[in-house]
Amino acid sequence: MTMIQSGKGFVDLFPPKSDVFTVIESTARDVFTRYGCRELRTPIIEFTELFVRGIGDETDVVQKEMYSFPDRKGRSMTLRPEATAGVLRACIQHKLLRQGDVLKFFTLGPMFRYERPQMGRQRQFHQINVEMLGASSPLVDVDMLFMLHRFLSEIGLTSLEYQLNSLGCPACRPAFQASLENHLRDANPDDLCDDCRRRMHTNPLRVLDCKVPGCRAVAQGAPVITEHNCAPCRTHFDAVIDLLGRSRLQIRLNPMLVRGLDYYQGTTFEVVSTDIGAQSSVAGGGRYDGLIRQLGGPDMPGIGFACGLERLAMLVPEQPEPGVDVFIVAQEESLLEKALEIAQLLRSRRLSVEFPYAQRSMKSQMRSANKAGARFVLMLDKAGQDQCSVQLKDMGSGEQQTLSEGHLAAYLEARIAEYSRAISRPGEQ
RNA sequence: GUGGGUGUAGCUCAGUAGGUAGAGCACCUGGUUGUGGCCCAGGCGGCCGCGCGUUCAAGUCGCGUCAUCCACCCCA
Repeated sequence: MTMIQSGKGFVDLFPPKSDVFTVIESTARDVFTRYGCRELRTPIIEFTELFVRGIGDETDVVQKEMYSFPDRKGRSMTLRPEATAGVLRACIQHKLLRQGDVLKFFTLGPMFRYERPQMGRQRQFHQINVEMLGASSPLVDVDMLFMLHRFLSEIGLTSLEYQLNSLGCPACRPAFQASLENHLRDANPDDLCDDCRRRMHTNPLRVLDCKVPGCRAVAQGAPVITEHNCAPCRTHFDAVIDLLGRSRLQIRLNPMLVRGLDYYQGTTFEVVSTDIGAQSSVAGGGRYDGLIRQLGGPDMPGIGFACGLERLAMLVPEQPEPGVDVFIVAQEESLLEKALEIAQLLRSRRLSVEFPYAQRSMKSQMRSANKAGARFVLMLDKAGQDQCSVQLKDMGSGEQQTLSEGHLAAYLEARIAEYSRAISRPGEQ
């Protein structure tokens, strides 16, 4: 039989890396809940039309990266390439959006994009998304950035760069786009690289952050988006900058910051790392004030962001192996049933317990105990017919004592509680 | 979609001018420790990615193919 392996860009996650994901996810739940966000879960398959309308039919994501297929009735379905469209669809469908209310949700799960894999990029990847709907105040923008910063800090990521920009709104962006395109048209085409000669038509903003020297020179004299913003956009953005300026959060203004999805307007931001390869962005988001209406909902503002779990996980150190509280070893086969019984008793008292499922030599069992990271080993031995003696060994000190079966659970609970306190004390903040 | 790198034991990698494969770690067993860790001895484990070709002979050379990685593009 030939072996079947996973598809390109679909990766298996197992310990210890899977533990890193668990830590990131539970930290996210904890932090986001403190900011009033509730968890939402939406389907990973939606009608293709949702993404075409939401993300924009001109975007690369929609044009060439979606996993789309007809279902049995011939309707085009798509594995979600991002989360926002689905979350908004759900809120609209269930009439959760009412004037005056602010809704704050987070959601987490797999996304799918058909791309060539590389470092920090897979075809199935995982995101944590946050959406705050119904409030247009700069206070929301800033609170969301604070929340993102707190989350990233609490998973231990302190040397990330936070970038901020304002993309303008439907009132002012077209004029800026036009003047940028003029600037690029006026430049000598020979100064631009091949990619940029194409980009100046497809996505002119991208020319601004091209690394080729000639393009950078052209970009130098290009119009700056934040200088072309209309008065309301400018007022909003200034307020965001002002509020951030009074906080400890360091943010770099980056007028070249562009987002790949059409729905972004106004405040946009991105968090980047220099340590994870070319795909350096670990989180990104911004305002999408027209999107809810565009998806058939009320005219309400919204803002959100997404974090790439795989990219975060590259930066988070692996967790120490958990280690089992108690490992039970048995001198002879007849005692294995006793081990099962004691294990159940101890586990009901919230201790983690393992024992070998087959009779092996004492040496072998002890090796297993050591490998399992056991803090204590219980050694069962025959003591007359129907009698069993229990010895408890502390694997740290090597000390050993005889215990009566009746006192086992209470005694171990106390010892392990004491043990955990000693371990957690140095880490307390 | 485009470019480049890499594919030898579970993992990390050696493999000399082509002569039918090796290390370290891991794993298993045993010795020494009261009964684990350290140490010692032994053992398990490889169609050298796959196919075709050159050759008396290919892990080693050529072609093709598949997989994987990195980068471009784009994005979290």
